[in-house]
Amino acid sequence: MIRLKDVAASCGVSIATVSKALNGMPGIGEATAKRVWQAAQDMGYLPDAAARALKTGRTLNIGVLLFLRDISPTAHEYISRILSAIQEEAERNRYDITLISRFVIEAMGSYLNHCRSRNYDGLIVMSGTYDEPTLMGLIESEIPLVTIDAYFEGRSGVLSDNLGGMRELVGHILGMGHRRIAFIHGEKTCVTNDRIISYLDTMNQAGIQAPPEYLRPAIFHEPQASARQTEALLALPQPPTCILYPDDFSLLGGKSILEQRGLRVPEDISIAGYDGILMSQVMHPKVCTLQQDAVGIGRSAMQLLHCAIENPLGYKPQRLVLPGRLLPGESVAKIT
Amino acid sequence: MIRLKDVAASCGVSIATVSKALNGMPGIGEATAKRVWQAAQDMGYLPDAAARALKTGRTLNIGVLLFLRDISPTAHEYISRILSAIQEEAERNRYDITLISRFVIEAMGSYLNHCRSRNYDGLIVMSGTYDEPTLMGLIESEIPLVTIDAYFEGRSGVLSDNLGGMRELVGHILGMGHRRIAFIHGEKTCVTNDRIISYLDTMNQAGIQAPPEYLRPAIFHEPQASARQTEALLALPQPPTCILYPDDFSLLGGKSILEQRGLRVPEDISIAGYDGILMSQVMHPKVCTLQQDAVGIGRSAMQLLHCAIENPLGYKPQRLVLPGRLLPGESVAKIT
DNA sequence: CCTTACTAAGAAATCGTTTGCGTATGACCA
DNA sequence: TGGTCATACGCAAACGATTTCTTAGTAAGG
Repeated sequence: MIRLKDVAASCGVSIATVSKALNGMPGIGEATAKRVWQAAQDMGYLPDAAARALKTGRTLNIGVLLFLRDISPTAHEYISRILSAIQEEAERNRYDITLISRFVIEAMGSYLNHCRSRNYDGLIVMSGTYDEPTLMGLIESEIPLVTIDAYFEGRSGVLSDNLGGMRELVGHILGMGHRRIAFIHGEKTCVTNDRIISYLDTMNQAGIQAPPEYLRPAIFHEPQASARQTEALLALPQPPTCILYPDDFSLLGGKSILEQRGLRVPEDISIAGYDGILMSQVMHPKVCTLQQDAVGIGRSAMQLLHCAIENPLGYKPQRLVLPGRLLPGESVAKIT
Repeated sequence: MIRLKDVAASCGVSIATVSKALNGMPGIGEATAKRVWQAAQDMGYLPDAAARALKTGRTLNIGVLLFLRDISPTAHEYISRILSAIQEEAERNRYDITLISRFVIEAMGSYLNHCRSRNYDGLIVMSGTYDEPTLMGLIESEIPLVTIDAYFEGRSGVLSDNLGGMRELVGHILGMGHRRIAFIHGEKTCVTNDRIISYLDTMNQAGIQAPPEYLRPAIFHEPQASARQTEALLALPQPPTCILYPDDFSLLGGKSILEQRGLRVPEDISIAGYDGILMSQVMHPKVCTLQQDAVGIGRSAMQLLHCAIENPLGYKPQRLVLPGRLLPGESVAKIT
């Protein structure tokens, strides 16, 4: 491995000079700088990240903590897209991304310890639940940090606009003439809370009091739960004409039940999802859904984090709420 | 931040002693060791990863290179599951995982440079294509490395058994009485090659010469391409009774076409996918597919890599081929 | 009582960079 | 020609850990 000293020797200058030249610091003659650059290039010099991190205190590494109920958080397309966006934006600023998972708890005792030990320049946290004490330790730490789909006082957060999204989605369905709209929702997280509030609110605004049995708990990304609730809804004396699901994937569970019952979508019953994952627009009929701006969310999170790192003083935590986009699809019928 | 010297001062011993005690090296009295441990615990000492890496030459960090045509490789459930398995297994051995993406090319000139600079202890590489010269640079480097779904002489590789999987899948469909089985396949990669060979071979073994127009090129994870080929197949004078797709997701594109034509699956036409992603078993009808052992693949890859790292000498590259599992589903009808 | 052997602990070198500070070189002006 | 001042570069001290070598202290053995 070629080191600074090798380049220095080859150029007949000191290590310090090489370092300064390569880093574009002032006080190095133009001719020397050029010579050093050339030599470094020719010899294939690459700075040692560890040594640099040790000296400068910056690792150019940011930790991404995905904490979900599942084994595999990135199996959720929404999350996976956010992750990709984070990564792309990170690399634009020469950061690397290290995935942190729940398992580090055992090894290091806590995320915080792990992060401190690894000395990440910053952290992006996305979790379904925030009741883990070890997670809150992170949030309250001094490490630059941005949360996704969650907001904590004094920390930056990037959120999908669930209030607005749900309003748009329900509004569209109301506009199609539906009155009996049921909502099968996910676990009680802040995301779900917003959606429920917005669902009830939008219904109310249209002069409709949604009956309590139309609001049913299920689980994100778990089609079985949605399937069961779909059955329950169908068994009601007054079944809904349209069912909202926690997400596009869960919708599949419900749709499967409907098809088994011989109900056609959307002729006999309408359905709508949430997320706008690829699949939803490939299926037949195309799913009516609200596409979340995963790329925007990931990118913004990384940008905020970058600012926080670059400019530790004078950085003001922000709360960013990104709107989604309605994909009307074909799964909601017009009722006359 | 608490450093070794702080712990040392607090215990009234030297830095060296603390280091040895915490690392469990011989030559430290039991009483001293216990005292040091306690102090380190109390003070919240955490070793500095950079300093340790600099000194020991090991980073406890492994790079995972996902190189796909898409923007977001982890949007593929298969890949995302492999990634999770890698991560889990990595953390079991106290490794961290850094995602490397295509963008580092621009920044560092090549993966290899980036990896050398970051000093990863090892690398796991998964790519659709291996014709990138910069990728081959990695493969031919001296860094411990395991490839997934690809094999290179002298390097360890973990592969899904596409030959066996396709044989099982086609065999099952033949067993259901089908004779006219078409195969829409993905881009020409080694994966696709194996599947085509196995498809033709299994058909031949059953005494069937698949007509060339039954073998049609499409693209992995791109439903549109499969949709177009499905239309082409339906337009044939002798359309197939069963269509195989490159993967479960692409199958959606084909299925959508069939449904638009009013063809029922499996009553009017049978279809089968590949991968065995969650969705395939939630849909109605459940997709007949071959589930790849993503978890096994990821885990094995990491285990092999761990061996290669721990034991640089005396390590013999291996080629591991993991079988999948047939999920019969309901999308292939019995023909009598 | 002296030698030998062994254990526990410390001193110091080292990993590869960055960076503040000191110094030599030459230019420039009087 | 001597003095002043930029300018360009080198010296050496960090950063925080690991590890080899050395030394002090103690116990055993003759």
